[in-house]
Amino acid sequence: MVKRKRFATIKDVAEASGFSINTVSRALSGRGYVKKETKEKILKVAAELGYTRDCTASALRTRKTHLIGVVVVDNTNPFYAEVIKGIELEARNYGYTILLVNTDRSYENEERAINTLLQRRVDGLIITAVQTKIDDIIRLVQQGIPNVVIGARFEKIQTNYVCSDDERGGYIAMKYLLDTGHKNILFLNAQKHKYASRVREEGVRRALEEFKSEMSEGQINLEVIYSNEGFESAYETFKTFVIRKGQKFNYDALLCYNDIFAYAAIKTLKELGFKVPDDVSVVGFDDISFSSIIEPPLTTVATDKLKLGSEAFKSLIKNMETGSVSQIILPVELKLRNSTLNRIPQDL
Amino acid sequence: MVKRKRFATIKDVAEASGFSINTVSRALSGRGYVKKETKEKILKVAAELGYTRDCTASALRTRKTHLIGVVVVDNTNPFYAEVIKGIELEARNYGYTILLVNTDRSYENEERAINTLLQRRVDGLIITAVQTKIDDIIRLVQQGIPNVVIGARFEKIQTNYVCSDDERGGYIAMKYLLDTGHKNILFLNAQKHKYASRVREEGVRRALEEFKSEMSEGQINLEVIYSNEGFESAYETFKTFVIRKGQKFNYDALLCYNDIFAYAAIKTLKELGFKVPDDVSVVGFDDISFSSIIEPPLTTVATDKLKLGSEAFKSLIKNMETGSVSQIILPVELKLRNSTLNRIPQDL
DNA sequence: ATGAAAGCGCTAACAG
DNA sequence: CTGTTAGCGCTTTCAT
Repeated sequence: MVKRKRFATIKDVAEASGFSINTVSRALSGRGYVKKETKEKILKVAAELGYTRDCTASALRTRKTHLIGVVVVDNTNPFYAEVIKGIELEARNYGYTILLVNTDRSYENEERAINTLLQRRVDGLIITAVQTKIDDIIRLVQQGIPNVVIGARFEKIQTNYVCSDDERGGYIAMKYLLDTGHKNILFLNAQKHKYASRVREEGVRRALEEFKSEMSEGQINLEVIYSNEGFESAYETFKTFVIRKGQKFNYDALLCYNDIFAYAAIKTLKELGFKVPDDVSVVGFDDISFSSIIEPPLTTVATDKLKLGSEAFKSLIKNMETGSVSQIILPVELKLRNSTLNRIPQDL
Repeated sequence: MVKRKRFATIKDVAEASGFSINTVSRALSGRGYVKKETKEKILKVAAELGYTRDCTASALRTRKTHLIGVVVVDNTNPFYAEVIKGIELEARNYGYTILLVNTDRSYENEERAINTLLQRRVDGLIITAVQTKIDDIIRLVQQGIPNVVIGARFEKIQTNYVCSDDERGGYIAMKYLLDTGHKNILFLNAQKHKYASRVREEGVRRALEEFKSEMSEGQINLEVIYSNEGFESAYETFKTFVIRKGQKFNYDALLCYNDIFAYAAIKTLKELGFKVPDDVSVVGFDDISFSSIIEPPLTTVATDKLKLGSEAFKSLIKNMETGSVSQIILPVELKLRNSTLNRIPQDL
């Protein structure tokens, strides 16, 4: 066993420089009065000894670790990956470091993760909840542990949250499809227990009602099916649905819960001989980075994922410092690309 | 400012249960002898008080934080994202938590990241180095801080590393192209200072030499161009190259440094009217998850990224425990999909 | 402007 | 099997 030579301590610096432990502490931390020359000398000695401050010790004393816990479903999911990046960057700017834990969509893992992070005395937590059971988050709030939830809001409890404007996202996506002449629309949504799923559907239905009320004649159809998350699930669900429909699959547009769902659907459609967008227009949600690269480039409701992360961090800091609770809803924007088609006859 | 009520300490548990601090410590940590009933009682009281062990305190005492630092270029890159996932999962199994820091390819950030993590007294570090300057890693080794480098090995210094068999990867990709009748091959590589870039090219050239020596007649062409990393850079570099070549762009195969480069190249090719794989076969490297989804599905040299991560963690643990240094090279495998074509005339 | 001393919560010797 | 004591490295009064 290679023994790593212990780091020099503040005490070593004190002895080597001839000053007291306390003076050294002040010189190094920048808090309190130290004569300029003394400070310089101390810094010099510290550098020579390769002094590296011990955060565990100061954390014990000050009760601030400058650590924040980030709990996500899966850091590999491009959406979460970007959110994490946003959090990490902002945290780094503020002198915080992030502890990352994946839950793989398991509530038990989420609970365990939060527990571990509390034992590590993180100053706060940012969570993208699994969202079926939220007892763990409720407990967190009761304990007064600063936390921010990303992508969901709960009715039962008042929490800090940051999410994108899902209702509006659903609305603009649907409105666009209607405005471009689509009549028979299928919504491949995520399971209803997800907050974003419910809210996006609300937006979709609002657009439909609005359009219908302004419509003089004709008929619009909307059907909604629900899938578990992940590419594989969406692929299976959708493929099964299309095959079961057989000849009766006559939708001219497919609205998807997110881009991953859209990829899965496009793959299915191609396999079954449908052309996108000629036969079916496809709209996604999130605008993850591959959506502009795939073929055809995906029309999608874009959310600013980096900002979701950085805003979550800032909200957390504010909550830690002032105890204020904030609800932040970020705007969404429809990116028009080539997976959709204007079906209104143009008479040019 | 909401004050969060302090966590109960071991001392609180001691007082409430009537045992000494030490006995409580042993009961809770499981180390040392405690009578069964005492232990049960202590655990019960601890639970009632909502006791949550303070890792910062025990870390200070034991000099083990059970924290490991993970330094990556960009957690958003699907390759690193999977590696991180592998590390995190394995770490979690071993009772470790990961501190994640991005460097955005900046050496200064990398240095700063390592420093921050050392201050936080991580038990070890896993690094995917920026790889131009490695002074920071050399220093780490000199200081005897356990660390593992992923994806590169350095000549100057003996480190723990885990990487995929890049030489063989280059070799099998090139061999496959040659065996399927490609004559005019372009290699879109990353800059030479990257370890993987150099080694993959070595493999490519070895396959070429081997093929040439067995060839009776005819001519094979290989040209290599170099691009900075990232989709945008690769896209620019490649597009510029193709346009400059103009009519003389007559390659029948394109070998790419990684899948991202391949996506960029495919996008360019499509835009300029080339058909993949009819006009040009394209091979990638890494097999990131989208490569099976995009159109056409990408033929690529697959590496096990999760395993890269989990092996890195296990190597780190071993290094921490025994001081042993290990070099691990993981196998690669060519995934044949539809971005390549067999150009040998078949006489069936 | 600097120093002495106490203590954060826990663990590790050592006694009993 | 259990208790006493010291101390990890740092910050924070409170003196000087």
